[in-house]
Amino acid sequence: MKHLPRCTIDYAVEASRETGCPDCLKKTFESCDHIDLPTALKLRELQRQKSFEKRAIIQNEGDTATTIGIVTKGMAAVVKHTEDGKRQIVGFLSHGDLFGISPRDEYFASVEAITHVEACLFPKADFDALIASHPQLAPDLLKAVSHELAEAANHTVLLGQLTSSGRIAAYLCERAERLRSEGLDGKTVTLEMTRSDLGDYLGISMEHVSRALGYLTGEGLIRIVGRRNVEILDLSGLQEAGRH
Amino acid sequence: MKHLPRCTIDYAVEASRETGCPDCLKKTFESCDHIDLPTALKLRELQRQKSFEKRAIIQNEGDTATTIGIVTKGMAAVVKHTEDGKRQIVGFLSHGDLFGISPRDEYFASVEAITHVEACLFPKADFDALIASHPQLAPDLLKAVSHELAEAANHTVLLGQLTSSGRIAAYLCERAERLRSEGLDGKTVTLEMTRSDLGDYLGISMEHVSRALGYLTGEGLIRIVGRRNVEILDLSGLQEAGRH
DNA sequence: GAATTACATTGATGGCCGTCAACAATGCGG
DNA sequence: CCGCATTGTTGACGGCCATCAATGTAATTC
Repeated sequence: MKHLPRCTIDYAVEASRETGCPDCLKKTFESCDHIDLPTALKLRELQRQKSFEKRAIIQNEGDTATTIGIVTKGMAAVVKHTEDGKRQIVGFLSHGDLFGISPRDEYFASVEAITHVEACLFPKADFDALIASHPQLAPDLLKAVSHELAEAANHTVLLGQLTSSGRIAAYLCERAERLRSEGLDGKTVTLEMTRSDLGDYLGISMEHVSRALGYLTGEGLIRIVGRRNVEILDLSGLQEAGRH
Repeated sequence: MKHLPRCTIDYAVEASRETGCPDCLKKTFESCDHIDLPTALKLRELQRQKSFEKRAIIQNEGDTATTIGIVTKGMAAVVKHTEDGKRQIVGFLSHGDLFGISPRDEYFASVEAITHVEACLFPKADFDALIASHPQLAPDLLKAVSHELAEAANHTVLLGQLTSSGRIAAYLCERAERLRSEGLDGKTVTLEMTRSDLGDYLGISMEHVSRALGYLTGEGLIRIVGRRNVEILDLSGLQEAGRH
């Protein structure tokens, strides 16, 4: 009985083989199923599944943009560094998220593995050719990129207007929301990244991440379980906290 | 002799009429010139040039996304409000900038006129149809959106890592850079927005915008000319200041 | 399992910035 | 040209957060 979910997954893989759309594109491109078989086969040939260990640099800001990638497992971070060494995490990437899209011929940010990461890589030229030859994919791609834009706008509000505990609260709510949208209950959020990573994402120091988590715990809104897990005790209270 | 540039512009307009691409799309879509004449005529029919007075709301966060627009004159701001009334300007829009792109069927942010604004509006459905029927436009659109993404990443670093005078300095440098890329010398930057707007963009209070400008003036890096203009006296010094 | 390393928490201090308040300057309408 | 409204500047004060430092705790290595 226990291996039933695995069977389901195998079946999904099989279905995907029939349409030809590579698995890693399925989540990002809904219309990928309608791709024609020759192109699909070529794509499968071009795609390179690659693993990155924790803290590995997947792409480097300023390097020539040659590769488009999709995260299939683990968590990565889009990172920028100031000239005096400070680090800002612009966003986190997880399953299905696209990276390497750039308006110019060089990456505008680095991508760093937060956990062990597996990603599916395509040469940018081939990826562009795919879009050109299959215009029905363009709306999906545009949707993915504009989704990142909307998330960036939310992040901007967080950085520009919220206090440190508000930022933590807002981040936890966002994570819980994402879990719920995936059908889980979202009572417990797992922090795959270190306090320092979280601080670099939220624009506060590592120490203040600790303090803010302590504050929210004291308010009875959350409970820290073994360092990496946060149990949400009072969601509406946490949402309220995420407005300051 | 003095009206020679104007003649050049008139000539460009004429050329545009020949290809059929509406003027307001030209800056954002380089490949618009290769559009076919019937579609171009339909587009010209659909496009609506509209004026907005200072402080007018052009689009409202949460409203159904029915319109895609391009700013043709003046300056607008992409704005989000927190539930307790705080205001964050996510970005400024000026000539050629696209707005109204959204991953869902509602706008994820408002757009507000900072100065008198003229914009060219298209019904979203028609705009989407244009992209679908003319796949060669998709790369341009993608480039425009990913450019906004790269700018958002820079803004994130600014908000997350820089001190208040650093943010002002970085903003001034960015504006000067844009002027230089347009062929001007970029010695003087005009601030079309109020101090309060600038504060809401940079994540600092209006008062601190004043103080930071005063500080940079005291350092001999800039000179305030009549409230709305900033003359850059020491560009490399300002760039250095924009790192803290 | 001990030692080492990496990561997290807690405390003390100082600086930056938000807020409130008063005032100055500019622009607008009469 | 005057008065009013809007916008900008400056000062004082307090709170939040960065920084430095020390300690605690988990994870990894041997």
